[in-house]
Amino acid sequence: MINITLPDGAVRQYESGVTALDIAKSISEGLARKVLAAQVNGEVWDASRPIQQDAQLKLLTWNDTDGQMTFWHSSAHLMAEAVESVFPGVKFWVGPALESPKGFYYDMDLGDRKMTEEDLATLEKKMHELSKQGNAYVRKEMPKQEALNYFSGKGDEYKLDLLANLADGEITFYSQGNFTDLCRGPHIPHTGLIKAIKLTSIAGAYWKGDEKNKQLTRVYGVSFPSQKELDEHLTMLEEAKKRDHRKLGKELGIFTMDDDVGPGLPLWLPNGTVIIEELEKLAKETELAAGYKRVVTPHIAKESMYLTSGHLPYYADSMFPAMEMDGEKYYLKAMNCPHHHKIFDAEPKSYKDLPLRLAEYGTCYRYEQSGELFGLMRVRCLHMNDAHIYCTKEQFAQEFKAVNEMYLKYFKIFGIEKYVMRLSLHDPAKLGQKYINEPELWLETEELVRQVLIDTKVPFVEVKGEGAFYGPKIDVQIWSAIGREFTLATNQVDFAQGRRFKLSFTNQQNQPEVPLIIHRAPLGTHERFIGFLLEHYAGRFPLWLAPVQVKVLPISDKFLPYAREVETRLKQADIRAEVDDRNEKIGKKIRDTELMRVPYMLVVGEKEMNEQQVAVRRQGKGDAGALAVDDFIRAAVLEIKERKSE
RNA sequence: GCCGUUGUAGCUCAGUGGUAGAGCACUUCCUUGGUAAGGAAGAGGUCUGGGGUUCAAUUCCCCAUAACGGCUCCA
Repeated sequence: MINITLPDGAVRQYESGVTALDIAKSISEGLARKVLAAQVNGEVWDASRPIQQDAQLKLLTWNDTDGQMTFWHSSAHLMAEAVESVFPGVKFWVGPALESPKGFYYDMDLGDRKMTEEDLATLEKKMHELSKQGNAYVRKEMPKQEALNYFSGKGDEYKLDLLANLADGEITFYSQGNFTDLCRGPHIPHTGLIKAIKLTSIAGAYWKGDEKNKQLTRVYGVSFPSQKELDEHLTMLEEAKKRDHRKLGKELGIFTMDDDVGPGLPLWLPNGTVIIEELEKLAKETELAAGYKRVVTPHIAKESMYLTSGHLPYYADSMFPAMEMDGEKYYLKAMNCPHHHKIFDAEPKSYKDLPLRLAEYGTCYRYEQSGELFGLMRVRCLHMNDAHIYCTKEQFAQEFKAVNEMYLKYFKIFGIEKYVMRLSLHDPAKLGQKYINEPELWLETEELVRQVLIDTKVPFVEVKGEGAFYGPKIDVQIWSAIGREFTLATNQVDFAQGRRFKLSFTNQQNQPEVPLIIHRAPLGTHERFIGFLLEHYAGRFPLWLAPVQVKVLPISDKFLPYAREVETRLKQADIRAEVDDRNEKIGKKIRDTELMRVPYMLVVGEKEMNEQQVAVRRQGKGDAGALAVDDFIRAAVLEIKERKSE
């Protein structure tokens, strides 16, 4: 007999070799039907795998992330079985479960054949058939040699490649129905649990994620224990689509793209420009208070400067090609730093001038590959909340900390609660190619940054091979309301460019010394940040950011003069106000204004005119009662000034 | 850049081998209406661009281009 400890601390005795499924059955049949997998001593196992010794056991169902992941992984196998029956001879690579977006995929080599959208329906049908058979997922351990023989017999170079990295004794196979695959597992008990299936898309994916390799066919899907859950999932996806910044950006008149202007080059419409200007106002206030100085620089520069900076050759792939002028090559700037360095260098500097903080909302142009462009999130023309801090080694920690604090201040204003700072390091294997070849400086600076992060108690993770070409950086990862993750901003340490530009200041010992440089852009770029905000607020911007803050809605034309009078008073208080002077009924005016997400609607009719009042309506919240015009203005002005998020 | 899908009115989308349709938006008129769509009439399209097949192409084929879903790459 062995002792099984359940999560509530209860200890039960079973015969050795008992399975999690048996244990579930001994508790209740209903539970047994729901069990997908089991956590045995912290490790996720098949629910049907025999347990030989005393163990801590947690039964995993759909309510557990690991249960869902197991479910989707098994669904990938089920899909593979269906694919094999429709495309005999197909070779499979890997088929993992995905947490975000939910579901699974399987990468496969179809040879000369092509899979189309119509095939997905066929495959779904096949999967349902196989699911109804309720075939068990059967685990089998296999010696390496036997596995090698099996796959070389099949001529399956993909699985042989996987086997090459596995040691004898850790090789397992899983079978269900007519399908057998090399797989670590675990799997759910049987295919019958997979009741609702949706194959979502076909895409190309490079083998092992390397663009030099062959492109495999990847099929994405998602599955659930019941149709109801699938429907809910699909509804959620529909909701997410409504918050997509590309859709909202069009509906709210924020930005547009035009084929004649070019891909990745957004045109900012009047409404979007208001938001840009409010963000810049915030940045200017914040930066001036933090001792920054503002500068303005040209959008282009000569080749020689980018040779000095190292952008050429390290960053050449991301720059627009050169323009020839008077026998010189000029480049559009992809970053503002070189220009700022030249400003630092314009006059001799003493340690008394440091730290020097130069800020600019700089316009940069980057040649992003066509397939990478994505709404406002990835563009070719961007406006960066950029600044460079030139400081001594002694000042570095304090300056770096102050930058982190600025991030936190912004996060608070915008209500950004979920974020991670990612310390991005160099990859020693790519020194001299992707990274400036200064191995010791890399290590030294990386340690410096790590230490500051630890000291300032900011939560962070480390990633190799993500650094800038001139130094380590901290990428700030955030998640939009619809679950899209992206890098909002970076905060970089630069030990290379100071020397490359021969920047120096005179230290207290009257000796020249190279300053350390911090690159920082807490608000990232207007493009990405406003794209984020659109999704974050679902287009319902807080009052201070709203393109139109107040819309005055006269009940009928008779009250237009009074509406104009209210508008004038609002504008005198620097409130962005408009009158809806269309010949429409009040219900229509309210509907259209609601859809444009204007924060306040002021309905004015006979009663309001006589009382010098406005009937206030808050977007999304309905009628809020009448107020004297002055009282409304006072409250609105305060809400704007404090940049309240409601 | 690579794989796949798509491109029809300002927007969202039907549709057809015989040179096009709806709803919303727009214009004009009627209506002056109290918290999410009042009514009528009208105007609006080189069916993404180029080439091919055909008596005839928006429709079929090829190329280009852009967007979208991924891969790779990045703020």
